[in-house]
Amino acid sequence: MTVTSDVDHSLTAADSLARTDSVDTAPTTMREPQGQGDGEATARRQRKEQAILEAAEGVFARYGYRGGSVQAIAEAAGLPKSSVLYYVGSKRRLYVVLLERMMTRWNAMLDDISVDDDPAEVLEAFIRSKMALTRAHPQGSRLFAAEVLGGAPFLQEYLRGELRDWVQARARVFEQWAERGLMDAVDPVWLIFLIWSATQHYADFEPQVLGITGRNALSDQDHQDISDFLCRLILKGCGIRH
Amino acid sequence: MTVTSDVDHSLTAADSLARTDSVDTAPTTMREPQGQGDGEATARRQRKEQAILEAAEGVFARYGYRGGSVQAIAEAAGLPKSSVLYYVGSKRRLYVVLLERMMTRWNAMLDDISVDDDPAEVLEAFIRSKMALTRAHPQGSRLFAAEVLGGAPFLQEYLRGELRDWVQARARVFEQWAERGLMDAVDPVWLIFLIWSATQHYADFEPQVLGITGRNALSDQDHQDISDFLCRLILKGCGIRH
DNA sequence: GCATGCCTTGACCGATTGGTCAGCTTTGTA
DNA sequence: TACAAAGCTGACCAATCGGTCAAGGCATGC
Repeated sequence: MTVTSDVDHSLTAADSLARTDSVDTAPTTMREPQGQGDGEATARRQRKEQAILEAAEGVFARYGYRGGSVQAIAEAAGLPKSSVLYYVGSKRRLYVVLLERMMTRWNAMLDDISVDDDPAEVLEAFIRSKMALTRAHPQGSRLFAAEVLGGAPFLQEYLRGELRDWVQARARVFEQWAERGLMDAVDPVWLIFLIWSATQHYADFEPQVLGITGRNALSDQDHQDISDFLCRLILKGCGIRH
Repeated sequence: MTVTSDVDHSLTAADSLARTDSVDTAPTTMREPQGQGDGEATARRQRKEQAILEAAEGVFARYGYRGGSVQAIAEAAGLPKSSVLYYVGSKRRLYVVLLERMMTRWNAMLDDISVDDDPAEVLEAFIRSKMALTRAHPQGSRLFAAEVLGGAPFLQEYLRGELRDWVQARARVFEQWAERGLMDAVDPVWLIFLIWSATQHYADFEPQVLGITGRNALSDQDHQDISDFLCRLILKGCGIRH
């Protein structure tokens, strides 16, 4: 509402992350060019936006926010630089939109649990869904990694707020399971980090994984095997009956 | 030998990584300014070199190779940009020297093992020494992560050669242990990746770890706890008697 | 017809990039 | 003291950075 540019620059979400000046949101909802909702024109627009987002995710994942240039994104999307900026408004905005998209995917994975759930089922679902997420969106995973590696300037609020609360809630359940003798009394936070890191690894360190295994890519079967391996080792490792 | 600049630009090692043009090495060994080995001048030089290396490691770790600027490194080292380039020759060379330094530290950790060693001892030493490495050199760990995240353009040879051989050798030993019933028959390569990722995590994702745990920094005690946790869970998880 | 928008992009802006170089100061030796 | 070599850095370079803008292209509603 306050300082936003007079041109709309739709994309899908506002740059609600890491706002510096004001608290209110300035929704910036998607605006259709004319009265009609889904014409030929809007279809083309959405196709271009999609291409830009895809290209930008790859570039930012590889080179980070500072290292990724709008020119490189434009080339990867097959558009002139001016067009990219016309669609997204600014480099910063594009980056924020991509981060938001990834955190939305992440949040969609985080369903709640209760003490009465089965530890084996919950942990296995946790591991497998996290593996599936990095499998489905490796570029997004790397984008997230690059952001955190750079000190998480855009995500600090999210990490210290929403995500922290979620982890703490899970941690309490894990502790209660331990009290009931359903699993070992391991530190639940370290356990969650272990699962995150072990799964994240196959996206972030893909060149290392491929180089060492001598593969060109990880197959679906490989991902299945890795998921099985992780479930088996981690569940057994924290004393969950299977 | 071939194209190297006429000025020496010592530092400590040659840019032997990722050579593009020729195979021979052009050693570029450390050269003392005058006949004497350790004068007042060389001491100052080494102090400045150290400051530059330290500053550059931080900048490259944060922003990656492309995103990190010589200007930023110079400011962090408290020197003019020209001086930094005078000492290191080029941005690329500085980056390569830092990567080499980190891989040297890494290699120093990789002692050989044999089938007759005790699996519990070996794996525990493996986990703890890896944790100690990321603890001692978090910036270097992040530098390595950023390099791999960006497609490992400078490290591909190392990953596909030296490191791969080392992993394969360990993998064979793990398999033999499994055959002897000393541990479960888990895929040894996935096991090594699990250890690497779980330990690496506390350097690379430090902002996330701190944000979620609500700490300002991880203490020595925290690192001790995490090491204990990982040893216990992983050893138990792959069926090693303790 | 003709006007009204949005779409599209080449040209351009000041700032910053990695790197060079001339010329100064400092140091070590004879 | 004289001289050469090394240390050091401000000024400058072409290239690229993110971003602006004016001017056309093009479709639609009167």
